[in-house]
Amino acid sequence: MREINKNLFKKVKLDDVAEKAGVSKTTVSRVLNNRGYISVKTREKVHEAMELLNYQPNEIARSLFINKTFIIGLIFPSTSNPFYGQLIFHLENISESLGYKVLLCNSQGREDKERDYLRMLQRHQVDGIIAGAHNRGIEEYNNSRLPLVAIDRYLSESIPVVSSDNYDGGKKATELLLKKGCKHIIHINGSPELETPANLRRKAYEDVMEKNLLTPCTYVNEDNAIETIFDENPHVDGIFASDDLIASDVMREAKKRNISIPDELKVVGYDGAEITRRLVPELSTIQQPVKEIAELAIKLLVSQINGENISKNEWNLPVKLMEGKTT
Amino acid sequence: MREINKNLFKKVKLDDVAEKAGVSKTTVSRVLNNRGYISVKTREKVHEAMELLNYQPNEIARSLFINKTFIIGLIFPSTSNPFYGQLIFHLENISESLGYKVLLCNSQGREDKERDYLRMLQRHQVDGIIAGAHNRGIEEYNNSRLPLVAIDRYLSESIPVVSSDNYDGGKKATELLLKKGCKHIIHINGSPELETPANLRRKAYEDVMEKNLLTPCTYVNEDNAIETIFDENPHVDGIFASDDLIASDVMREAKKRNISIPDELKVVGYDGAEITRRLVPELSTIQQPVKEIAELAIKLLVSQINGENISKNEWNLPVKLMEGKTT
DNA sequence: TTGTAAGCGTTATCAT
DNA sequence: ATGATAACGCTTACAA
Repeated sequence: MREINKNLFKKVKLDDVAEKAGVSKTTVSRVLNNRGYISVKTREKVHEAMELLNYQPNEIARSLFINKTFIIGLIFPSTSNPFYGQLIFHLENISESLGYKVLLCNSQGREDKERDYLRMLQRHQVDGIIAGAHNRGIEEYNNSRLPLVAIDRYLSESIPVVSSDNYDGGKKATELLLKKGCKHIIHINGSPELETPANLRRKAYEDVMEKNLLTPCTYVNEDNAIETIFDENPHVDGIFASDDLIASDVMREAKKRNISIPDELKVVGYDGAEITRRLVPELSTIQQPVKEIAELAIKLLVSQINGENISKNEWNLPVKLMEGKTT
Repeated sequence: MREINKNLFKKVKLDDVAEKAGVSKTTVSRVLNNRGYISVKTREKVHEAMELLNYQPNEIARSLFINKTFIIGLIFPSTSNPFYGQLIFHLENISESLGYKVLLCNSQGREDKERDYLRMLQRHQVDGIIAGAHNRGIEEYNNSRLPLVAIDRYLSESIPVVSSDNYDGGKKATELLLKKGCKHIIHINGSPELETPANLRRKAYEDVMEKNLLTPCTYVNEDNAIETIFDENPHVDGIFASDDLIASDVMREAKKRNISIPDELKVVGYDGAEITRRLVPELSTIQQPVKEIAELAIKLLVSQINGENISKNEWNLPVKLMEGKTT
């Protein structure tokens, strides 16, 4: 009895199909991959046998032989973030349409985790990696001979980076606040030590401010940054936050302090993810072309996988100002 | 020259390490897996060689032999949704801590995609699947001998389901509205044809209403449902939405119609995902224990992978009422 | 303590 | 048009 069960549970393989169809496993493989000449009669027999046994090819064995897994590794801080969640959704989607699967890695912004994931993905023989995590200084990115694409992060000189046009986004945001009459505009951004293209949002803000003979003032988004801003700048009348979550926090704090938006304070965010737009549509924001970023990233990765050379290392995709009621 | 390059790019394998260390590949494998007896000297030699060559074991080859991939398949509608994004984050996290990797599949609520993914995961020899997608009627779930766990979906009689305590959640939500003085409470829910435990939210709502001698009234969340509700029910003073996104839409529509919340209308949602809480903290909601759901799902899956039997088929984890300013 | 050889489930080469 | 056989990189009996 146990013997029978054991056999029932055993996965069916090429040999089993071959036996059932009365041919060799080479023939079955040929039918499976549509290669070489096969007589119609044989093909039918084999297909029948496959149906009958509910045969599923073992991709692991195939991968080992052809030395390719059709798996792409994704390393991002967290699927829980609206922007990354949406980006990952599109990356997976497009991958799937091209026959690739994705292995998901949440690095949580931790360099050690990112390093471990990178090694894991290599051991798993992924065909390439798309990373939107953490900072450079992970030398493994250079050592690995793997096709790589970075999203909004500089990983190393030779790795292509796909971003929204951060400079233009920062410019659009700042100019909007100015146009609406703001005189004391403050910018909130991540740590300037992370060498990300997102720093260009800050750069643009500072350039625009100076061009208008105003003093730029950037706060790093750390504990209590928002309260500090209001405490230290009673006259602030415009805030450009480097992402929508922070912008939303700003709106909340303003409400708490009875500062009315947009009359006394105007706020602009960045990202414009689907979910944020739905939950906080009143927030003015600079929307990243998430789907286009995903498409380009995959395209650049697959090109590399196919051995093509990438002509350019930095790609900035156009952003869109979404004006709500906070400006 | 090309010959040299070709060799440089070739991945190093067990044989290379063995040659470098002057031992057999069996010995290297033993060092790698800490199996059997190895002299200290040999172990050192091998480790040196591995470092020198930057050797990374090929998990595909290993998987083929041991007939186990340490990969878990995740099938969910979309990472873009705050609740699923957070759930997937935890699922990945916990998997990682147990040595498993995750293959991500966004089914987009499409039965055909789900079916394809299921087959793909089988071909890729995943060790198990956690699915929170679509409906039953996918017979493949029964055919596959794969360990499976469902989250908030009935897949088939024999597949364990992990959910939040939907009945208690629906009860808590409705009772809150009643306690706050609502007389005309409406419920918005997904299609009743999807046989999900989330239907229990509706059931609880209806039970509580009837117990209080009120007529339950449930709208299916489809095009313009919210507008219809307001149009058809000018006296509505309480809405229990089956998720926070819908609840947020309700808040928006109420604002548009100058219906003040919570004075004239009270609103409760469901899910209480991190991001929703941050973006719309004023919304009262029933919070699901996302992390605990993920932990239990993984635990049940790994038990099955290890050949253990699952004692129970339905697991309802306790929810928490998060009262905001909308009630 | 270490090595030899077989085998995991495929695909590709070379016969026939 | 089809089949026998080697190979992909690893692990594990079994032998020495």
